[in-house]
Amino acid sequence: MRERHAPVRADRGGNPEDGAAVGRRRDPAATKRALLEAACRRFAHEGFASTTVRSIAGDVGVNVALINRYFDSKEGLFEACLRHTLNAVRAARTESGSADLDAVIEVIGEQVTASAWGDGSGDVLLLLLRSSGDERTERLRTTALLEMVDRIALLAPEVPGRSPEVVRLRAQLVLAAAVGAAMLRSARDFLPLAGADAQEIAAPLGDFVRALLSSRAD
Amino acid sequence: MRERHAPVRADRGGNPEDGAAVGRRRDPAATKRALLEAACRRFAHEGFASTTVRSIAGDVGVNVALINRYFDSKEGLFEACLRHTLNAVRAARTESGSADLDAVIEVIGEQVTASAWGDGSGDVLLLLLRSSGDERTERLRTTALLEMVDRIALLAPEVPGRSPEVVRLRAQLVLAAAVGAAMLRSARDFLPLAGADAQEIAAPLGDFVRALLSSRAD
DNA sequence: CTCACAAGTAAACGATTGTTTACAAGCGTA
DNA sequence: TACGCTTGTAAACAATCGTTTACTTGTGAG
Repeated sequence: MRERHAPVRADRGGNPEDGAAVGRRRDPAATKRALLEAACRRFAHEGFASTTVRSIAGDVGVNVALINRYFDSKEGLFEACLRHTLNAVRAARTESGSADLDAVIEVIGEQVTASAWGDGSGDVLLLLLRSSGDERTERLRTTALLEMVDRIALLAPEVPGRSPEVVRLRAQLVLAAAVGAAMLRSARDFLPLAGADAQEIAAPLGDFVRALLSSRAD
Repeated sequence: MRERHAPVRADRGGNPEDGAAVGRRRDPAATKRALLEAACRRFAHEGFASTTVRSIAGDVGVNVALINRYFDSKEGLFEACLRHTLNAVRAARTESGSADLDAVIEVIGEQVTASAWGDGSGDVLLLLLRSSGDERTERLRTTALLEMVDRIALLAPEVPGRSPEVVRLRAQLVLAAAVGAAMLRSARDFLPLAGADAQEIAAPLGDFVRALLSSRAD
């Protein structure tokens, strides 16, 4: 119940395009990346305190000491995960900058249901809810959340007499629904939500998002 | 940064109405209740793994061993917290069984913002998101969540050609928005949500809830 | 080939965790 | 008052945590 993968060594997801990185028995870049991805999954699903560095190293199949070598500390690894996620959020924002509301709703549905993208940035919504208590990582976390809010708020239709503050609050509630759904899905037997796919989530969530962002009153 | 109260002994919140329980230097019932309330707060805000039994005992001002005496284990204390919360949920459901949609929306707003009721059942939404990994407590947690969903689903207006399953999913998304908002509020600087009061939450959330529950399509 | 450095391992470290044990003190009862 | 059970405490327990140290192994440069 503790280990996700068998602790096989194998390759650490080395990309064939990486040239000389194929077949190398020792590949620090691949090892570091594999540790980061395993850490993202563990932290997202179990939280910071429940996750042990030994379980992360075990997922990758390397010694625990490598975590401290590559990331200084468990806290440093967690910070690297948040930074990795923040970059993914920003990349998604720039590449689809001119998306419409329906497209974003679809993305939200995918994010709520996506439980593993392989590259370690699959459980964005869950990871951004986890806290280690450290001040610096807390700022990173809040920054990523607020940038997601901005992205949602920009898509809200213009409504006369509505302050930006109000739009912002409503956009935060949209994000709240997304992270809440992602969180509740972690409870087995919480059906039908726990078993719904992206499409089934996006449909009703779309009603919610549109109502929240296009409403007139305060 | 670790202790919430000064570890003063004082009385453990003994109710003057409790008759002979006033002024007693030793009051096992009050001690047990104080431990339960402190545990609910700690577990809700810090999660199961991050919370130490010593910090809980320190909040109350008693020795750590009393936790094992009264609740067998840390896990037992967590289970007692969930059971306490489940009872609070059921009590709230029966006492206001004939409430309308607006009333429930107001209650949701209060629950999202309520951070301490003193009796230990203040952070219901946060506590029900915390998991210890144990199977039995996981069932308790899911049960409480599903009963809250039922309460919301019962208030959804009748719409022709809409299956109960769809209503249920939408009610779960309403709860998701509530727990998500409660969770995001724990991030300081997540403004304006983090600083909003119950009324400011209830207004936009009401739009959301009504849109989600009264929409026609699936 | 050889050698120096990087990558990875094994084992132990101190600290903290939940839990247990042995003991002190309060309180009702006789 | 004196006794016995309950309530609470102090201290140590074993286990596990994150981290560090000493060591082995692989690999590319000369």
